[in-house]
Amino acid sequence: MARRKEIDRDRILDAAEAVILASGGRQFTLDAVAERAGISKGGLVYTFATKDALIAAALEREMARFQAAVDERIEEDEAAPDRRLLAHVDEALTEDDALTRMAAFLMTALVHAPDMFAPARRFYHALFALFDPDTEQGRDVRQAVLAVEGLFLLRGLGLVDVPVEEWKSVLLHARNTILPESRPE
Amino acid sequence: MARRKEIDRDRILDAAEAVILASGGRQFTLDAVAERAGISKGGLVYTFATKDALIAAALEREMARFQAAVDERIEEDEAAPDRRLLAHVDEALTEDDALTRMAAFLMTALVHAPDMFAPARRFYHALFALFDPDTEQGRDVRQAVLAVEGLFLLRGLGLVDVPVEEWKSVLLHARNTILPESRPE
DNA sequence: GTCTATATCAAGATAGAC
DNA sequence: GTCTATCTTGATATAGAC
Repeated sequence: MARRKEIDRDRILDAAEAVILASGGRQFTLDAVAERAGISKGGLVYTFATKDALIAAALEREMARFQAAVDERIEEDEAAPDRRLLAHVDEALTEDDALTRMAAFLMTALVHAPDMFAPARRFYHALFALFDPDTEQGRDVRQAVLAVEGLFLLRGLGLVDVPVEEWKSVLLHARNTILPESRPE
Repeated sequence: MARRKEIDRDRILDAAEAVILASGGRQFTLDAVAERAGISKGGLVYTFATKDALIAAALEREMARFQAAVDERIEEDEAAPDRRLLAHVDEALTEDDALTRMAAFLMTALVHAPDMFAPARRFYHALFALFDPDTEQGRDVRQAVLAVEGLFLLRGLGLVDVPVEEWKSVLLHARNTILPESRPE
């Protein structure tokens, strides 16, 4: 039945994730993933026809995790745009390494499969739908969101080296732009 | 003498640039650059020992061009930080394709030589030195700068598809944060 | 139906001829 | 200083074992 297949997919994605997180994506090869998963390269390719497909699936799973974490911060029926944006920023503010993880996945996709960005594009499309650039308030929020993503990408690409304190200061500043006077939960 | 070598370097960098701009960096191979430069792969490798070194040199030259364009916007002895930031944003606002070009170079470096980011790191280090994150005004400016870079990177990576009008709206909004009431030249 | 083993091909690096 | 030939790695295609 189809069960078996799913289990293998997850096992392979776990291996892919381990390789990505271990090297920041620089040593992401099919050989490395197959070895980590305990199967041959051919067996890997049987499940994921191409490296691109493997990377897209790994990125998709990681972004779904982030979205799930954001959703958990939002009470049912209270999915107003600003609440969702706050939840996004708050998730980025967590102590755990959600964003560092995500950056490693994004960079891997970029380096090894530059055309496999569909999951990330959907993610940003949804994020950008949460404010209205035709109002002054909406433009302020857009600037705050772009600043958060800008810092995320600059750090992920290794282009800036920002201490954690400053990183948080940017997120809190954005938070205050999105919903003044509010406090992180 | 050393003259000859420099001429060859420039001819090769011109070829590299042509390949980068033609494909957005996806087809950036030593074979393609050598063919475009009219030399063999071996001859190319003699001048730039590794692909990484070639990419670093190409990125370096392009970023130096951008900096020179920014510098031209600043009158002598008027190099205050906010003037420099305005010049940076204004250069990004130009009709010509300075930022699209730069994005192609950055993406090529990222995809083909993820460790060859030194020129870009210096660039951002200088940019981030232009505001003081310990003041409220400085934090506002930092947010504006990060938003500009965030949009630049999101576009460059192909993660968002922003119409030109909105692109300019973000830059003008940032401009107003950096120096309220000022108008682009 | 799932995997192994092998073949092929592209691309970066290296050695050595000229 | 430049080129040819060769080596190596890694992605992908194919044949066939179980």
